[in-house]
Amino acid sequence: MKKNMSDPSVMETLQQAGIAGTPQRLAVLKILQDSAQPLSVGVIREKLETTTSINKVTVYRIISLFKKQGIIRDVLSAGDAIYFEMATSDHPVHPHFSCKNCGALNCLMPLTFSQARQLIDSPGNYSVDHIEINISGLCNGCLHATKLQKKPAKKGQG
Amino acid sequence: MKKNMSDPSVMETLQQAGIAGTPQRLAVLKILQDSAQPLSVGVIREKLETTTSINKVTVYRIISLFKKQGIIRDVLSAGDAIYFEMATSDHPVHPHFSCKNCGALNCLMPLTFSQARQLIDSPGNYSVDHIEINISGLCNGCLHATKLQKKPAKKGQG
DNA sequence: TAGCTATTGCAACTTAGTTGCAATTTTGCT
DNA sequence: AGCAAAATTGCAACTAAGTTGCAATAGCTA
Repeated sequence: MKKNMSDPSVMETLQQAGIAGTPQRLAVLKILQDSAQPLSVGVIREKLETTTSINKVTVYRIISLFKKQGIIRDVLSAGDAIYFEMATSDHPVHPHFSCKNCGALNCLMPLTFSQARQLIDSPGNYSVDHIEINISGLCNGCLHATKLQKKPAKKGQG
Repeated sequence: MKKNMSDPSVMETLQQAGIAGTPQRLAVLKILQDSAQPLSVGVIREKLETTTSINKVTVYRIISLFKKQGIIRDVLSAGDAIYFEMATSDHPVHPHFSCKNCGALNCLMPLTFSQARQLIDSPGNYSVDHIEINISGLCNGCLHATKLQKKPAKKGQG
């Protein structure tokens, strides 16, 4: 791969985050930026194959770099894969809707808790049967640890 | 395995759900019932190994049966595995806290959306940097489909 | 152009979860 | 009790997500 004459806004996003704009990074970022829904690595790779062929490992490394730099964020899923979406200022944190039948994961408008409750009782476009709230950050143990290093992660034990 | 002289309340839960109380099911349900946090299949299997040895496949099948019967529900995770908790009346839906460092997944008290917002700004036991809301059910397409059958699930495409 | 650093690709691996089928247990009937 | 049918479990083999170590390549600087 030689040239990278791509979307200037995509290039700017990378430069602002202080990371080099390689063709692979530009391609992955463009896919995420053009998507209305959060995407899994699998779907990103499918979309890449039609244009550029990038190794699986490289995609994972690009994704984790973007996450570290705060360009993208991950969205909780039903467990099959991790989904990612843009974390830029024009795309603030918002609720998501996941379909229990087809697995589609859609972005919803920001809503208050009472609005969310109403959604359960009077559905419109969606048939809602479950609202889930997950708050993340650092737990008490990790917060007060002298050095913050990843524990072996025996999950569900905290 | 021959006898199953176990926790009577665990047996009752199974009978109320209309499913047979085999030793394996009783063992798995007891672990979930005794846990203060949602558990992954991996952790459940670890806990089983100290008492009963049950095949991996059997554990997955028991879990999916419990889910289908509404005895347990799954909790969104950061993507590495699916977590499960009791869905009985004494354990209603509530928010969860997941630690980005050690991966611990804890149950939180039910809270309003404004209380959740406060958590972001003034942390106590937790350092909160992200609140995620996921609403699940059936999307528009699946809701109005004549027959409700699982699509190939190209996720993030709905 | 030489040499260093950052990035990518490749192969091999780990782990979660699934599938098909055989073995076993349980249940219902006589 | 005795036996057949149905339900449940175990086993082996597989798929797919995600990771790791290392070699190859691209890009920059002197």
